[in-house]
Amino acid sequence: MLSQAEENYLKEIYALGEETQKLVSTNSIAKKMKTKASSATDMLQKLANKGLVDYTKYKGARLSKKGETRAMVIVRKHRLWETFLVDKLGFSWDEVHDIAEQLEHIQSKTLTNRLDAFLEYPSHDPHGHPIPNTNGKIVASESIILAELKVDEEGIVVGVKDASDSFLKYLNKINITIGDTIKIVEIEPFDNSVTIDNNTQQITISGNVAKNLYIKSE
Amino acid sequence: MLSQAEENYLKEIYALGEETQKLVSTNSIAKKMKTKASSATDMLQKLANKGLVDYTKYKGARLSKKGETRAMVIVRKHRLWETFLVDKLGFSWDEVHDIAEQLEHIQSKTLTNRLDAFLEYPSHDPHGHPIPNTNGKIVASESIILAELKVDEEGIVVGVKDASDSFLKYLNKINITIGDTIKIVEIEPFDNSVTIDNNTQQITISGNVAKNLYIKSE
DNA sequence: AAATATTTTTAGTCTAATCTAAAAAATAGG
DNA sequence: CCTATTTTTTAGATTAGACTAAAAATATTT
Repeated sequence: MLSQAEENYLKEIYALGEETQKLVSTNSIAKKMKTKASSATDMLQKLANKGLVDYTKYKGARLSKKGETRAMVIVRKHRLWETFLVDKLGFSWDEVHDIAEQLEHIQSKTLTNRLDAFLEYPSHDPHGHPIPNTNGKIVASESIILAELKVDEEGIVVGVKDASDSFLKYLNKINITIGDTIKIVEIEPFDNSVTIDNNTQQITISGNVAKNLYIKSE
Repeated sequence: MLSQAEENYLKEIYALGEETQKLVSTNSIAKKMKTKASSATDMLQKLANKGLVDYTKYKGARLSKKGETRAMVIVRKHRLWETFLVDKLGFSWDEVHDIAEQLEHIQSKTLTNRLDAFLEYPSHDPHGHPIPNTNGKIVASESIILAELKVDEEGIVVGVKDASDSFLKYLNKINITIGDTIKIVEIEPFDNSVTIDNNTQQITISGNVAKNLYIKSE
């Protein structure tokens, strides 16, 4: 059985590797874990010994097959619990992360699967992130980012790429949430900011924000 | 914040002190925690330094006011989660203890209270144990033990004193569960075994079993 | 009450996960 | 391409929680 620390490292290595598919650096892991590079090195060596990561000194690490399986279980649990907190207990999507960070370490396969059933097998968590199935597989999603839409095109907000507290709070403030239908009114070539219409209002968001919103075409 | 180990000790000291109201011995704590007496001593000293237990060398320990408050929060969480697991996820009462042992350490007052609301403020967990309220108070229960009933008296099973796995499995086997109405048919003076009738069957249980069943008069 | 047995504490070790400081390797700039 | 900077690793220390072995206190027997 893995310790919570080991599980957290696996999860972060997964998250960092997801984007680039490349080796993850010791420093980037240390930063994510809010610890020192030396501590990250120690942990990488331990995880490598257990066969959970492929690690080359001074080069970086990536999850092994075995490590990825473990990571996906944790991601699955995290996202199921977030769904539970929002759908059943009435939390809002910007309140659930820290609690799910704790709940994701509860050990019980039966519990995870019964929770999944209780939630009626959700495919995405409250942030629009896909929930891996029992086998740790993520069903491919056909979403794109808002920044890829052109003027007059429409889509439905299905998720956020950046689920940080500050970003979610910002979305709450400007009244954008999952399920909103959004139409592109104007794109400012100078800074890539986008003016959108979500039926109730017309607002301008920065290019950066547009890159962090997942959209599905209607 | 307390570590999980500290929380577990507090909970066990509470459980051991509940019965007798007296000082709890180092050895009995060690046994409950499945550790060595020396480890228990270490922890008692630490908890005493934090003002969570009153501890006298070679004498034993009891929870301080502060320690009891903390213990009750943990007991409350444990029993709420057990209720969730049985009522919402369909576990049976003999399957939930180990999972609740993990869930009881999740830190979030809001979560605990929302869970309580979601479960519609249950007064007792699936084993019939009372659930402390937000202030850590247990609402007095008027139940007695089955062994105190006389021949021909009736009552409803409302809980078990011993919630051990083996006892719960035994009750399942002989088809006794919470809510059953039970009538005393005969008491054998020789060994205090009791023959009972729960409408569907007549069975004989040992005096020890009779001492571990809580009964409410109709 | 002395001798024996049991319980509890102390002293010293161990492991996991962290840290600081210093050494080693990799990268970047002139 | 060689020096400066950054990144990464190693070495050694620390803390929480557990352990063993031995010492100290308490309980039990005779």
